[in-house]
Amino acid sequence: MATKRSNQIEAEELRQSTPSSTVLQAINPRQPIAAQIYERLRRAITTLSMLPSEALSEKELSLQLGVSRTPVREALIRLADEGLIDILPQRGSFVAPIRLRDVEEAQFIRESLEVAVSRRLAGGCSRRFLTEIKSNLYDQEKAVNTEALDLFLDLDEAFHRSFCEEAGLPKSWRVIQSVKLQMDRVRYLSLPDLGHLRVLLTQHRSIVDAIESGDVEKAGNDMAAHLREVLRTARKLSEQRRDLVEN
Amino acid sequence: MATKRSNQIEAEELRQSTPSSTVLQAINPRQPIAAQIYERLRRAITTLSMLPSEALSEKELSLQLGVSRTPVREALIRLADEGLIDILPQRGSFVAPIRLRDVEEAQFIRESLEVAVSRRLAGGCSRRFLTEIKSNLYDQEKAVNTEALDLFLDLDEAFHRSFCEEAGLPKSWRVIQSVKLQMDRVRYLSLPDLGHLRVLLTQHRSIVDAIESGDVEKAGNDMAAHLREVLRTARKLSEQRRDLVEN
DNA sequence: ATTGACACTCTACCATGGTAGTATGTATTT
DNA sequence: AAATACATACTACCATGGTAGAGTGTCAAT
Repeated sequence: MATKRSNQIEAEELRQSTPSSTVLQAINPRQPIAAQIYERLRRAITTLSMLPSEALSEKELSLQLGVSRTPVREALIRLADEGLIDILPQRGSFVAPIRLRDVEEAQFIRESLEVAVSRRLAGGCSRRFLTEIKSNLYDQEKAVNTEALDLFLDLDEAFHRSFCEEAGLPKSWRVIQSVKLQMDRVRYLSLPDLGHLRVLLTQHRSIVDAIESGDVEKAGNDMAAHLREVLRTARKLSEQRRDLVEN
Repeated sequence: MATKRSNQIEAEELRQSTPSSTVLQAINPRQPIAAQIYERLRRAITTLSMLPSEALSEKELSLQLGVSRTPVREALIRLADEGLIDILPQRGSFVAPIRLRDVEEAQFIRESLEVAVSRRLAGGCSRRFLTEIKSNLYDQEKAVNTEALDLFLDLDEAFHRSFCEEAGLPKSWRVIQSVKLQMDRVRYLSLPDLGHLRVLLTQHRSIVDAIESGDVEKAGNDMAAHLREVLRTARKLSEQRRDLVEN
């Protein structure tokens, strides 16, 4: 039976002979392999560096990454759970199309949860939270001004995550993050619009203001309006990019 | 290498020599094994036939069920994702305690989503749906009158699921079902209270009435009140049963 | 009696070989 | 030429063996 080492050497050779992609980078054998693979594939799919209907085979991925098929398989199962890939038994696994239906439902779930979270925070939150969230807003402005798109997206994610953290709702964030993936793919289709980013930043500020002033209704309404922005662009894109967006 | 057949025979012998439990029943090798095991363990945990801190070992389960460790492992991973078990690497997997924190957050997520679903249905739903849901209510009444507890729980689940189906929100139901597991365990601690079931049935009727009359506010409020019932009993129980409920 | 090292046993994690089922291309029949 | 049976080449799924690390008990040293 081949050892881990020989397996890794094979993979090393393979890596040199094939064109590299974001997925193909050294795996750290010290920490859980399945989680690393999941993370990497998730990123590749949400950033559209892997496109819908592209095939992901257990065997090929395990060879390319220099690991066995077991952790690859576990990563694929998680991705399928989150609707990012479709596993067809005995046929293959494929990146799922961007289904307008799924994006709409993701938006529904996110809105339901984040509106409730915002209302809760408007009902009471810590000084510390308000300080930190304003610091984040400041960073967002810098990112917009320097046109640092990826940075803005990271700050946006941190913005929404910190809401759940402050409210003491970690599982809610996990749900949001999971359905958010469907919306992220749409974002990457339409990203380089700087004016759009300014709109988002304004909305973020409006939400924070409402929370700070304790206006429960406004906090919820502003968050709802904010989250509907993404859906609007998704609907627009579904007309233009029928090659990538389904329904 | 041992074949599937010899493995199954070993398990057959083992099954005769050990005390049976709800988990130990013949696996159907025709359909996905991992899913069957997940379903079975999930049921055992939510119905409290497996209690918190009880150990689940890949090896032991695979022997008892007559399958290999791989599908067992996959089932355990899913259960851990849903917070029903804790996997401690290189130490073991154990049924998670009923954490009041988790129950409260499950309630929060469920309320956020189901209130939004109810409001949407109150804004418009099909005649067919109203007919079916009333038929379900009638069956619920029969179940209460005959004190058929398990039947009532099944009808209750169908009641809530049909809301999501009518609204065209299948993923939302998956999320609800997933967090609902935490609340179901609490229910099984306190179930045999017939009066409580009558309260739930009345609440169900009130929600349906609000939806039928198109009263969006009332539909949402009634659903929220309904879902808070379970949490109330959970809080009560957490005082009495410190052996099973944490926090 | 207390503490330390160390062997032993247990676990989940990963590697890898085997199996059944699906799709596809290729002969063979009509 | 069109349709059908069939071989072939895939796939995901499952079985099983190996490995590193965490817990525990024992025995030696202090």
